[in-house]
Amino acid sequence: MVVNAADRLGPEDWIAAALDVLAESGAAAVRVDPLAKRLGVTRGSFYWHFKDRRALLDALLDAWRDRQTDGVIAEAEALGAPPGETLRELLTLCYQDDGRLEKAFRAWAATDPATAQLIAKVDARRVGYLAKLLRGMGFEKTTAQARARIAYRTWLGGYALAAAPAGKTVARDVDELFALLTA
Amino acid sequence: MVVNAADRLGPEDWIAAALDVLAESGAAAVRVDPLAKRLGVTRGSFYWHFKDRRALLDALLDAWRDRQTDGVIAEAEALGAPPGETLRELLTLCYQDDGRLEKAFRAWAATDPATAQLIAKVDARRVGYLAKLLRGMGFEKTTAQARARIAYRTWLGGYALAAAPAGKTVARDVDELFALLTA
DNA sequence: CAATCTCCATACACTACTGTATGGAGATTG
DNA sequence: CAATCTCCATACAGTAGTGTATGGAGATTG
Repeated sequence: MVVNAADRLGPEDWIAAALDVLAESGAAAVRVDPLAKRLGVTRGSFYWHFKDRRALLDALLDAWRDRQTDGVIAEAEALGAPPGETLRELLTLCYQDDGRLEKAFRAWAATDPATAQLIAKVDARRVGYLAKLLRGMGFEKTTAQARARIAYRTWLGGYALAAAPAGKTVARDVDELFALLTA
Repeated sequence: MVVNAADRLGPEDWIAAALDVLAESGAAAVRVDPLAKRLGVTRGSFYWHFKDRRALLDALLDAWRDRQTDGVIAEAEALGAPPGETLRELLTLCYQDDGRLEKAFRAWAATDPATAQLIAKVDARRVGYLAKLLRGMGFEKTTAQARARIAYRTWLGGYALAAAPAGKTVARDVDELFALLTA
Protein backbone atom coordinates (compact mmCIF):
# COMPACT_ATOMS: atom_id res chain seq x y z
CA MET A 1 0.00 0.00 0.00
CA VAL A 2 1.92 2.99 -1.29
CA VAL A 3 0.89 6.35 -2.65
CA ASN A 4 0.94 6.91 -6.36
CA ALA A 5 4.25 6.04 -7.91
CA ALA A 6 4.34 9.37 -9.76
CA ASP A 7 3.83 7.79 -13.15
CA ARG A 8 0.64 6.05 -12.12
CA LEU A 9 -2.65 7.75 -11.49
CA GLY A 10 -5.27 7.68 -8.79
CA PRO A 11 -8.89 8.88 -8.85
CA GLU A 12 -7.75 12.24 -7.41
CA ASP A 13 -5.70 12.93 -10.51
CA TRP A 14 -8.70 12.38 -12.75
CA ILE A 15 -10.87 14.53 -10.50
CA ALA A 16 -8.34 17.36 -10.43
CA ALA A 17 -7.98 17.35 -14.20
CA ALA A 18 -11.74 17.15 -14.62
CA LEU A 19 -12.26 20.16 -12.34
CA ASP A 20 -9.84 22.13 -14.48
CA VAL A 21 -11.71 21.28 -17.63
CA LEU A 22 -15.02 21.97 -15.94
CA ALA A 23 -13.93 25.46 -14.93
CA GLU A 24 -12.50 26.18 -18.37
CA SER A 25 -14.99 24.63 -20.74
CA GLY A 26 -18.03 23.41 -18.85
CA ALA A 27 -19.40 20.03 -17.85
CA ALA A 28 -20.11 18.99 -21.42
CA ALA A 29 -16.38 19.17 -22.09
CA VAL A 30 -15.58 16.77 -19.26
CA ARG A 31 -15.12 13.73 -21.47
CA VAL A 32 -13.17 10.60 -20.82
CA ASP A 33 -11.17 10.44 -24.00
CA PRO A 34 -9.86 14.04 -24.03
CA LEU A 35 -9.09 13.81 -20.32
CA ALA A 36 -7.03 10.70 -20.93
CA LYS A 37 -5.03 12.48 -23.61
CA ARG A 38 -4.57 15.43 -21.27
CA LEU A 39 -3.20 13.09 -18.61
CA GLY A 40 -1.05 11.17 -21.06
CA VAL A 41 -2.79 7.83 -20.61
CA THR A 42 -5.54 5.89 -22.33
CA ARG A 43 -9.16 5.31 -21.34
CA GLY A 44 -8.09 1.99 -19.90
CA SER A 45 -6.85 3.87 -16.87
CA PHE A 46 -10.10 5.73 -16.44
CA TYR A 47 -12.34 2.69 -16.48
CA TRP A 48 -10.14 1.11 -13.87
CA HIS A 49 -10.77 3.95 -11.40
CA PHE A 50 -14.35 4.81 -12.35
CA LYS A 51 -17.38 2.83 -13.36
CA ASP A 52 -18.29 5.25 -16.11
CA ARG A 53 -18.33 8.93 -17.03
CA ARG A 54 -21.25 9.69 -14.74
CA ALA A 55 -19.30 8.35 -11.76
CA LEU A 56 -16.61 10.94 -12.44
CA LEU A 57 -19.18 13.73 -12.65
CA ASP A 58 -20.67 12.62 -9.34
CA ALA A 59 -17.20 12.66 -7.83
CA LEU A 60 -16.82 16.24 -9.01
CA LEU A 61 -20.03 17.19 -7.23
CA ASP A 62 -18.79 15.60 -4.03
CA ALA A 63 -15.44 17.32 -4.25
CA TRP A 64 -17.02 20.71 -4.78
CA ARG A 65 -19.54 20.32 -1.99
CA ASP A 66 -16.85 19.34 0.49
CA ARG A 67 -14.88 22.46 -0.31
CA GLN A 68 -17.78 24.89 -0.50
CA THR A 69 -20.24 23.80 2.13
CA ASP A 70 -18.19 24.58 5.19
CA GLY A 71 -15.03 26.17 3.88
CA VAL A 72 -15.94 29.82 3.62
CA ILE A 73 -18.30 29.78 6.59
CA ALA A 74 -15.62 28.29 8.82
CA GLU A 75 -13.14 30.88 7.59
CA ALA A 76 -15.50 33.71 8.49
CA GLU A 77 -16.40 32.22 11.85
CA ALA A 78 -12.74 31.80 12.71
CA LEU A 79 -12.47 35.56 13.00
CA GLY A 80 -14.57 35.52 16.13
CA ALA A 81 -15.77 39.01 15.29
CA PRO A 82 -19.26 40.41 15.99
CA PRO A 83 -21.91 39.66 13.33
CA GLY A 84 -21.60 43.01 11.57
CA GLU A 85 -17.87 42.75 11.00
CA THR A 86 -18.15 39.09 10.10
CA LEU A 87 -20.74 39.93 7.43
CA ARG A 88 -18.57 42.68 6.03
CA GLU A 89 -15.58 40.36 5.91
CA LEU A 90 -17.63 37.57 4.37
CA LEU A 91 -18.83 39.85 1.58
CA THR A 92 -15.39 41.05 0.56
CA LEU A 93 -14.09 37.50 0.88
CA CYS A 94 -16.76 36.08 -1.39
CA TYR A 95 -16.48 38.81 -3.96
CA GLN A 96 -12.78 38.12 -4.29
CA ASP A 97 -13.22 34.65 -5.71
CA ASP A 98 -13.22 34.65 -9.50
CA GLY A 99 -16.03 32.12 -9.32
CA ARG A 100 -15.14 30.16 -12.41
CA LEU A 101 -16.01 26.88 -10.75
CA GLU A 102 -19.10 28.34 -9.13
CA LYS A 103 -20.23 29.56 -12.53
CA ALA A 104 -19.46 26.27 -14.23
CA PHE A 105 -21.41 24.27 -11.66
CA ARG A 106 -24.46 26.50 -12.02
CA ALA A 107 -24.38 26.31 -15.79
CA TRP A 108 -24.20 22.58 -15.41
CA ALA A 109 -27.12 22.57 -12.98
CA ALA A 110 -29.27 24.20 -15.64
CA THR A 111 -29.54 20.85 -17.42
CA ASP A 112 -28.53 18.26 -14.83
CA PRO A 113 -31.05 17.51 -12.06
CA ALA A 114 -28.56 15.89 -9.70
CA THR A 115 -26.36 18.96 -9.86
CA ALA A 116 -29.32 21.26 -9.36
CA GLN A 117 -30.35 19.33 -6.28
CA LEU A 118 -26.92 19.56 -4.70
CA ILE A 119 -26.55 23.25 -5.44
CA ALA A 120 -29.95 23.93 -3.94
CA LYS A 121 -28.70 22.50 -0.67
CA VAL A 122 -25.52 24.56 -0.79
CA ASP A 123 -27.59 27.67 -1.47
CA ALA A 124 -29.91 27.01 1.44
CA ARG A 125 -26.98 26.53 3.78
CA ARG A 126 -25.28 29.73 2.71
CA VAL A 127 -28.42 31.84 2.85
CA GLY A 128 -29.16 30.40 6.25
CA TYR A 129 -25.80 31.53 7.55
CA LEU A 130 -26.26 35.03 6.13
CA ALA A 131 -29.66 35.28 7.80
CA LYS A 132 -28.13 34.15 11.06
CA LEU A 133 -25.58 36.93 10.88
CA LEU A 134 -28.24 39.53 10.14
CA ARG A 135 -30.38 38.32 13.00
CA GLY A 136 -27.33 38.59 15.20
CA MET A 137 -27.18 42.23 14.20
CA GLY A 138 -30.66 42.76 15.57
CA PHE A 139 -32.91 42.41 12.52
CA GLU A 140 -36.29 40.74 12.68
CA LYS A 141 -36.42 37.15 11.46
CA THR A 142 -38.35 37.80 8.26
CA THR A 143 -36.36 40.91 7.43
CA ALA A 144 -33.11 39.12 8.05
CA GLN A 145 -34.16 36.26 5.79
CA ALA A 146 -35.31 38.54 3.00
CA ARG A 147 -32.10 40.56 3.10
CA ALA A 148 -30.02 37.40 3.25
CA ARG A 149 -31.66 36.16 0.08
CA ILE A 150 -31.09 39.51 -1.57
CA ALA A 151 -27.45 39.59 -0.59
CA TYR A 152 -26.89 36.06 -1.79
CA ARG A 153 -28.62 36.62 -5.08
CA THR A 154 -26.69 39.80 -5.67
CA TRP A 155 -23.49 37.87 -5.23
CA LEU A 156 -24.69 35.09 -7.51
CA GLY A 157 -25.88 37.56 -10.09
CA GLY A 158 -22.32 38.80 -10.44
CA TYR A 159 -21.37 35.39 -11.78
CA ALA A 160 -24.38 35.25 -14.03
CA LEU A 161 -23.17 38.38 -15.74
CA ALA A 162 -21.39 37.40 -18.91
CA ALA A 163 -18.81 40.16 -18.55
CA ALA A 164 -17.05 40.23 -15.21
CA PRO A 165 -17.07 43.79 -13.80
CA ALA A 166 -13.86 45.60 -12.96
CA GLY A 167 -12.36 45.35 -9.48
CA LYS A 168 -13.08 48.95 -8.58
CA THR A 169 -16.71 48.62 -9.55
CA VAL A 170 -17.03 45.49 -7.47
CA ALA A 171 -15.49 47.17 -4.41
CA ARG A 172 -17.89 50.08 -4.77
CA ASP A 173 -20.86 47.79 -5.08
CA VAL A 174 -19.86 45.80 -2.02
CA ASP A 175 -19.77 49.03 -0.03
CA GLU A 176 -23.16 50.05 -1.33
CA LEU A 177 -24.64 46.62 -0.77
CA PHE A 178 -23.36 46.44 2.79
CA ALA A 179 -24.78 49.87 3.48
CA LEU A 180 -28.17 48.86 2.09
CA LEU A 181 -28.31 45.58 3.96
CA THR A 182 -27.46 47.05 7.33
CA ALA A 183 -29.59 50.16 6.99
CA MET B 1 -43.89 33.93 -53.14
CA VAL B 2 -46.27 32.36 -50.67
CA VAL B 3 -46.08 31.63 -46.97
CA ASN B 4 -45.36 28.13 -45.84
CA ALA B 5 -47.73 25.58 -47.24
CA ALA B 6 -48.33 24.14 -43.76
CA ASP B 7 -46.52 20.91 -44.51
CA ARG B 8 -43.35 22.69 -45.54
CA LEU B 9 -41.01 24.45 -43.16
CA GLY B 10 -39.28 27.82 -43.03
CA PRO B 11 -36.31 28.94 -40.94
CA GLU B 12 -38.74 30.29 -38.30
CA ASP B 13 -40.03 26.80 -37.63
CA TRP B 14 -36.53 25.55 -36.96
CA ILE B 15 -35.77 28.54 -34.76
CA ALA B 16 -38.96 28.12 -32.74
CA ALA B 17 -38.30 24.44 -32.17
CA ALA B 18 -34.69 25.15 -31.28
CA LEU B 19 -35.71 27.76 -28.72
CA ASP B 20 -37.97 25.20 -27.10
CA VAL B 21 -35.17 22.69 -26.85
CA LEU B 22 -32.78 25.37 -25.63
CA ALA B 23 -35.10 26.34 -22.79
CA GLU B 24 -35.71 22.71 -21.85
CA SER B 25 -32.35 21.07 -22.25
CA GLY B 26 -29.69 23.68 -22.95
CA ALA B 27 -27.69 24.70 -25.98
CA ALA B 28 -25.79 21.44 -26.13
CA ALA B 29 -29.08 19.68 -26.82
CA VAL B 30 -29.84 21.89 -29.81
CA ARG B 31 -28.77 19.36 -32.43
CA VAL B 32 -29.78 19.06 -36.02
CA ASP B 33 -30.77 15.44 -36.11
CA PRO B 34 -33.03 15.37 -33.02
CA LEU B 35 -34.62 18.64 -34.12
CA ALA B 36 -35.42 17.13 -37.50
CA LYS B 37 -37.10 14.15 -35.85
CA ARG B 38 -39.02 16.53 -33.60
CA LEU B 39 -40.24 18.40 -36.67
CA GLY B 40 -41.01 15.25 -38.59
CA VAL B 41 -38.52 15.85 -41.39
CA THR B 42 -34.95 14.85 -42.19
CA ARG B 43 -31.73 16.82 -41.99
CA GLY B 44 -32.10 17.56 -45.69
CA SER B 45 -34.59 20.23 -44.78
CA PHE B 46 -32.29 21.82 -42.23
CA TYR B 47 -29.30 22.15 -44.52
CA TRP B 48 -31.52 23.80 -47.07
CA HIS B 49 -32.43 26.61 -44.67
CA PHE B 50 -29.17 26.88 -42.74
CA LYS B 51 -25.53 26.64 -43.65
CA ASP B 52 -24.68 24.55 -40.60
CA ARG B 53 -25.53 24.06 -36.95
CA ARG B 54 -23.68 27.18 -35.89
CA ALA B 55 -25.86 29.29 -38.20
CA LEU B 56 -28.92 28.08 -36.32
CA LEU B 57 -27.35 28.95 -32.97
CA ASP B 58 -26.52 32.43 -34.23
CA ALA B 59 -30.10 32.81 -35.38
CA LEU B 60 -31.23 31.93 -31.85
CA LEU B 61 -29.04 34.68 -30.45
CA ASP B 62 -30.53 37.17 -32.87
CA ALA B 63 -34.08 36.11 -32.06
CA TRP B 64 -33.50 36.41 -28.34
CA ARG B 65 -31.80 39.78 -28.57
CA ASP B 66 -34.63 41.22 -30.63
CA ARG B 67 -37.16 40.15 -28.05
CA GLN B 68 -35.18 41.11 -24.96
CA THR B 69 -33.28 44.24 -25.84
CA ASP B 70 -36.21 46.57 -26.23
CA GLY B 71 -39.21 44.48 -25.31
CA VAL B 72 -39.47 44.90 -21.56
CA ILE B 73 -38.09 48.42 -21.52
CA ALA B 74 -40.67 49.55 -24.08
CA GLU B 75 -43.40 47.87 -22.05
CA ALA B 76 -42.36 49.74 -18.92
CA GLU B 77 -41.97 53.05 -20.72
CA ALA B 78 -45.41 52.70 -22.24
CA LEU B 79 -46.89 53.27 -18.79
CA GLY B 80 -45.80 56.86 -18.89
CA ALA B 81 -45.56 56.78 -15.10
CA PRO B 82 -42.99 58.65 -12.99
CA PRO B 83 -39.63 56.88 -12.51
CA GLY B 84 -40.46 55.47 -9.08
CA GLU B 85 -43.63 53.76 -10.23
CA THR B 86 -42.01 52.63 -13.43
CA LEU B 87 -39.21 50.98 -11.45
CA ARG B 88 -41.67 49.27 -9.16
CA GLU B 89 -43.64 48.00 -12.13
CA LEU B 90 -40.51 46.91 -13.93
CA LEU B 91 -39.36 44.85 -10.94
CA THR B 92 -42.62 42.97 -10.53
CA LEU B 93 -42.79 42.49 -14.28
CA CYS B 94 -39.30 41.02 -14.49
CA TYR B 95 -39.73 38.80 -11.48
CA GLN B 96 -42.82 37.28 -13.06
CA ASP B 97 -40.95 35.72 -15.96
CA ASP B 98 -39.96 32.14 -15.25
CA GLY B 99 -36.66 32.94 -16.96
CA ARG B 100 -36.06 29.54 -18.46
CA LEU B 101 -34.73 31.06 -21.65
CA GLU B 102 -32.76 33.68 -19.76
CA LYS B 103 -31.21 30.93 -17.70
CA ALA B 104 -30.46 28.77 -20.71
CA PHE B 105 -28.74 31.60 -22.56
CA ARG B 106 -26.53 32.41 -19.58
CA ALA B 107 -25.56 28.79 -19.10
CA TRP B 108 -24.69 28.74 -22.76
CA ALA B 109 -22.65 31.92 -22.45
CA ALA B 110 -20.48 30.22 -19.85
CA THR B 111 -18.77 28.29 -22.62
CA ASP B 112 -19.58 30.17 -25.83
CA PRO B 113 -17.76 33.48 -26.38
CA ALA B 114 -20.18 34.80 -29.01
CA THR B 115 -23.09 34.29 -26.64
CA ALA B 116 -21.20 35.89 -23.77
CA GLN B 117 -20.49 38.94 -25.90
CA LEU B 118 -24.11 39.40 -26.86
CA ILE B 119 -25.38 38.95 -23.33
CA ALA B 120 -22.87 41.48 -22.07
CA LYS B 121 -24.44 44.05 -24.36
CA VAL B 122 -27.94 43.16 -23.22
CA ASP B 123 -26.81 43.46 -19.60
CA ALA B 124 -25.26 46.86 -20.16
CA ARG B 125 -28.41 48.13 -21.80
CA ARG B 126 -30.68 46.91 -19.04
CA VAL B 127 -28.48 48.21 -16.23
CA GLY B 128 -28.26 51.52 -18.03
CA TYR B 129 -32.02 51.81 -18.09
CA LEU B 130 -32.30 50.97 -14.40
CA ALA B 131 -29.71 53.62 -13.58
CA LYS B 132 -31.63 56.11 -15.67
CA LEU B 133 -34.77 55.43 -13.68
CA LEU B 134 -32.94 55.83 -10.37
CA ARG B 135 -31.38 59.08 -11.48
CA GLY B 136 -34.84 60.25 -12.44
CA MET B 137 -35.81 59.62 -8.85
CA GLY B 138 -33.16 62.03 -7.72
CA PHE B 139 -30.20 59.80 -6.86
CA GLU B 140 -26.63 60.84 -7.57
CA LYS B 141 -25.10 59.37 -10.70
CA THR B 142 -22.66 57.01 -8.99
CA THR B 143 -25.20 55.91 -6.40
CA ALA B 144 -27.80 55.31 -9.08
CA GLN B 145 -25.37 53.21 -11.08
CA ALA B 146 -24.26 51.16 -8.10
CA ARG B 147 -27.83 50.47 -7.05
CA ALA B 148 -28.80 49.66 -10.62
CA ARG B 149 -26.09 47.03 -10.76
CA ILE B 150 -27.20 45.64 -7.42
CA ALA B 151 -30.82 45.46 -8.51
CA TYR B 152 -29.94 43.79 -11.77
CA ARG B 153 -27.65 41.29 -10.17
CA THR B 154 -30.22 40.43 -7.56
CA TRP B 155 -32.68 39.69 -10.32
CA LEU B 156 -30.12 37.60 -12.21
CA GLY B 157 -29.12 35.80 -9.05
CA GLY B 158 -32.63 34.48 -8.77
CA TYR B 159 -32.11 32.58 -12.00
CA ALA B 160 -28.72 31.38 -10.89
CA LEU B 161 -30.37 29.68 -7.93
CA ALA B 162 -30.86 26.06 -8.75
CA ALA B 163 -34.16 25.88 -6.89
CA ALA B 164 -36.69 28.49 -7.91
CA PRO B 165 -38.12 30.17 -4.80
CA ALA B 166 -41.84 30.16 -4.07
CA GLY B 167 -44.05 32.95 -5.36
CA LYS B 168 -44.74 34.38 -1.92
CA THR B 169 -41.05 34.59 -1.10
CA VAL B 170 -40.37 36.34 -4.38
CA ALA B 171 -43.09 38.92 -3.76
CA ARG B 172 -41.71 39.61 -0.30
CA ASP B 173 -38.18 40.01 -1.64
CA VAL B 174 -39.31 42.40 -4.35
CA ASP B 175 -40.90 44.58 -1.69
CA GLU B 176 -37.77 44.50 0.42
CA LEU B 177 -35.51 45.13 -2.56
CA PHE B 178 -37.56 48.08 -3.73
CA ALA B 179 -37.50 49.53 -0.23
CA LEU B 180 -33.73 49.15 -0.03
CA LEU B 181 -33.08 50.64 -3.45
CA THR B 182 -35.21 53.69 -2.92
CA ALA B 183 -34.12 54.33 0.66
C1' DC C 1 11.09 -16.48 -6.79
C1' DA C 2 6.54 -17.64 -7.64
C1' DA C 3 1.93 -15.92 -7.18
C1' DT C 4 -0.84 -12.14 -7.01
C1' DC C 5 -2.39 -7.60 -7.37
C1' DT C 6 -2.53 -2.79 -9.58
C1' DC C 7 -2.72 -0.19 -13.08
C1' DC C 8 -2.80 0.61 -17.86
C1' DA C 9 -2.62 -0.35 -23.27
C1' DT C 10 -4.82 -2.24 -27.09
C1' DA C 11 -8.43 -3.62 -29.93
C1' DC C 12 -13.21 -3.95 -30.76
C1' DA C 13 -18.11 -2.98 -31.21
C1' DC C 14 -21.36 0.50 -30.81
C1' DT C 15 -23.90 5.12 -30.66
C1' DA C 16 -24.92 9.58 -32.07
C1' DC C 17 -24.22 12.80 -34.28
C1' DT C 18 -22.33 16.51 -38.59
C1' DG C 19 -22.07 17.78 -43.25
C1' DT C 20 -22.31 16.70 -48.47
C1' DA C 21 -23.99 15.08 -52.85
C1' DT C 22 -27.71 13.91 -55.55
C1' DG C 23 -32.11 13.25 -57.11
C1' DG C 24 -36.96 13.87 -57.08
C1' DA C 25 -41.86 15.44 -56.00
C1' DG C 26 -44.86 19.54 -56.13
C1' DA C 27 -45.78 24.04 -56.64
C1' DT C 28 -44.77 28.31 -59.64
C1' DT C 29 -43.86 30.82 -63.47
C1' DG C 30 -43.56 32.04 -68.41
C1' DC D 1 -47.48 22.34 -70.49
C1' DA D 2 -42.73 22.83 -70.30
C1' DA D 3 -39.18 24.84 -67.56
C1' DT D 4 -37.85 26.21 -63.31
C1' DC D 5 -37.66 26.79 -58.52
C1' DT D 6 -38.44 25.19 -53.51
C1' DC D 7 -38.10 22.18 -50.36
C1' DC D 8 -37.06 17.75 -48.75
C1' DA D 9 -35.55 12.46 -48.74
C1' DT D 10 -31.97 9.32 -49.25
C1' DA D 11 -27.51 7.61 -49.12
C1' DC D 12 -22.83 8.23 -48.03
C1' DA D 13 -18.53 9.45 -45.68
C1' DG D 14 -16.52 11.12 -41.70
C1' DT D 15 -15.87 12.46 -36.65
C1' DA D 16 -15.84 11.97 -31.75
C1' DG D 17 -16.94 9.97 -28.43
C1' DT D 18 -18.67 5.61 -24.78
C1' DG D 19 -18.03 1.26 -22.70
C1' DT D 20 -16.06 -3.72 -22.75
C1' DA D 21 -12.91 -7.53 -23.04
C1' DT D 22 -8.43 -9.03 -22.69
C1' DG D 23 -3.77 -9.25 -21.90
C1' DG D 24 0.49 -7.71 -20.06
C1' DA D 25 4.24 -5.10 -17.46
C1' DG D 26 5.78 -3.90 -12.73
C1' DA D 27 5.43 -3.68 -8.17
C1' DT D 28 3.98 -6.41 -3.84
C1' DT D 29 3.36 -10.04 -1.04
C1' DG D 30 3.92 -14.76 0.84
